[in-house]
Amino acid sequence: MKVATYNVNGVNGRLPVLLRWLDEAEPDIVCLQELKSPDERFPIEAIREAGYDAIWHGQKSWNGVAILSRVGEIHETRRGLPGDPDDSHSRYIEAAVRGIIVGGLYLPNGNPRPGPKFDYKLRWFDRLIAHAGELIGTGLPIILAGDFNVMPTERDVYKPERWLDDALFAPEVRAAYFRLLDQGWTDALRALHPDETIYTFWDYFRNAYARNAGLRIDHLLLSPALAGRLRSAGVDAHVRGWEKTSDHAPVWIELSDRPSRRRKAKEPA
DNA sequence: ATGCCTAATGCAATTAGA
Repeated sequence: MKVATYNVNGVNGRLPVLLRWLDEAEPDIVCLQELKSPDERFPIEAIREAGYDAIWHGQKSWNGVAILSRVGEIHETRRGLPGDPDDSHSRYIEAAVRGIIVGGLYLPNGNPRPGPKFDYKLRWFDRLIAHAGELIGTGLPIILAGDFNVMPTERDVYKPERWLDDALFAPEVRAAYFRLLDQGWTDALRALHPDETIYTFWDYFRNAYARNAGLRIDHLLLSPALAGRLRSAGVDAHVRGWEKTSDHAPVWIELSDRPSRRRKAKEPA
């Protein structure tokens, strides 16, 4: 099974690119971020025609997350993170699909730092860590996928020294990311490619894609019950070179089939 | 420190992105 995450940066403006990529990559489950669309303008008909069912949590102009599936019913388990009833941003949606819990997230950018937006990012991260702790405690197979707006290490940014004061690379944000991982999550891309330069975002500015001046900020995290099923992982970086494309590229993993339940040995009579 | 580019809103210029 192939599971992907893609920050589309406007699901309506990006619809031709999204459909082209779905057709080419054939992912089974997809988490989308930055829909930038109110719920009633989500392009569900075009997505159904492409063979996918979907659930989504939109919002006018900003944010917005969705989960697509072509392999089975999407049983929504949550929209919005617990811990702050006043949080109006659409940044989290969660569902059970084919026996896997999929949490699709769009973590706040947090710039400028310091400031209220950075404080919001840290608070949102704390709420994510709390919820992720509850999830991983169930022992279920779980994927947390999305735009985390964090480069975890120096390897994940083309010029680390220029990003030290940025909300995407600040020490307290990276520390939060590793507090999350320390619960037992596997960073799928890094686990399979420990030494590679891997980017998932290239700024529209300064010809960043052509210079490969990128960042790795879109991640797929696997709970222990799933980590053993990880077979391959990658970034569809070429999509970033398409016309009218997002500033992010799709990121994906392949999971082996659910391990068949071990047959109980016959008890001696 | 700011612009560089892009989307959404809504029709100019602002906000936000990262």
